[in-house]
Amino acid sequence: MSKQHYQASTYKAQNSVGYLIKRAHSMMLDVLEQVFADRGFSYIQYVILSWLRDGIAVNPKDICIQFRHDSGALTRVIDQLADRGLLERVRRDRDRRKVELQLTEAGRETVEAMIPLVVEKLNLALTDFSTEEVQEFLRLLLKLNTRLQSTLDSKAAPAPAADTKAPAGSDA
Amino acid sequence: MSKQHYQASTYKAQNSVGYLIKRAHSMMLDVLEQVFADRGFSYIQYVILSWLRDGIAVNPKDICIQFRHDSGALTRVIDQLADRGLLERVRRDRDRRKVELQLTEAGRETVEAMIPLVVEKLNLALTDFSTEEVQEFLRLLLKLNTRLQSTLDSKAAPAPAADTKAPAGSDA
DNA sequence: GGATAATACCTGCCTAAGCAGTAATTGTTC
DNA sequence: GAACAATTACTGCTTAGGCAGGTATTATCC
Repeated sequence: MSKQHYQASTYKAQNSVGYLIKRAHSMMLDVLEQVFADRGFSYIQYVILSWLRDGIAVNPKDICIQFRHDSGALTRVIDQLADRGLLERVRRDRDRRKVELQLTEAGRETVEAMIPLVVEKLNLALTDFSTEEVQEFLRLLLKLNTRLQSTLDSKAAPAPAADTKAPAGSDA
Repeated sequence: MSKQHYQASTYKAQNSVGYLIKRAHSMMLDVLEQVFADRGFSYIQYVILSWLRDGIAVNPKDICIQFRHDSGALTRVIDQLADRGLLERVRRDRDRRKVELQLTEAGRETVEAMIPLVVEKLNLALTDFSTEEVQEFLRLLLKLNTRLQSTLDSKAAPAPAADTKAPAGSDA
């Protein structure tokens, strides 16, 4: 049973979290892409490189899931980065379906050079924020994401064939 | 001079506001599109209809700016909605360049029917949030958006040829 | 008031994401 | 261990957004 933060009778599109986040996302992208465009990179390309740097992701699959990017599209982006000599595909014997991505030296240098610029943009976006506000903002974003993730996971699940009838009202 | 919320030396991609917002946006879209898909609508189509309902936007231009959607792409989406008889283009004599969009009766009914479902999804996403958390979250999102908007506006400006170098502080 | 700039919308083209289907490898079950 | 299912990555096709240019209308400036 979800709280009635919004009500159909008083709902206005401009106050929707959905809208506010969409707008934030769009503008944040514009701001960050100023950093990448000059160097001939897109946001997704930077993300891949920086995630490899941080060791967050190693396989294309990881990036697909965490960044919610299309698998097919990702293959092509990885191709581009590989063509430019910024990373390499390695197939491990352990599980030969998986591809392990490794930054080359050039790739590492490229990311490292961009990170300070990205950090600068992020700080610029948060200029007016106090330390506490940033903390709280990140906490709430994470909370929302966790919730959304579990919502989507349960939707994707193979339907709860059990007696608890898939309720039309209270969506699973 | 922006605060150093992030530092290049300790920056990790997974803590970036940019990433968290991108992810939130992506998942929120997935959740909402479950509502629209069945009825043959996309998010942008719903947005147009709901904004016309609320009177937020009247001209395509308004929607372009507020929703940060491409002008060319928007024309085609409006075409689709017009073809389906959900809205009409009206040219006013006052300024014959502008197009005024008007919901038809069918259009209004369509939006009204979808709004409760959207509201439900939004509430679901915010289930774990207290009223205060939602308030704070919306406030922070708005604050970020305002800041990003002014950053982009000043970047887009024709370069401050004058001595007073583009005032980063006071946004337009 | 006539030339020039600016605005609003539309059109064509290109790129990239979304989707479905395929191949190769691994896991599972009897 | 052989058949079947699941996983991982890739490929082709479609669709829609981003971008540049075009047209009609209005605003500006001398």
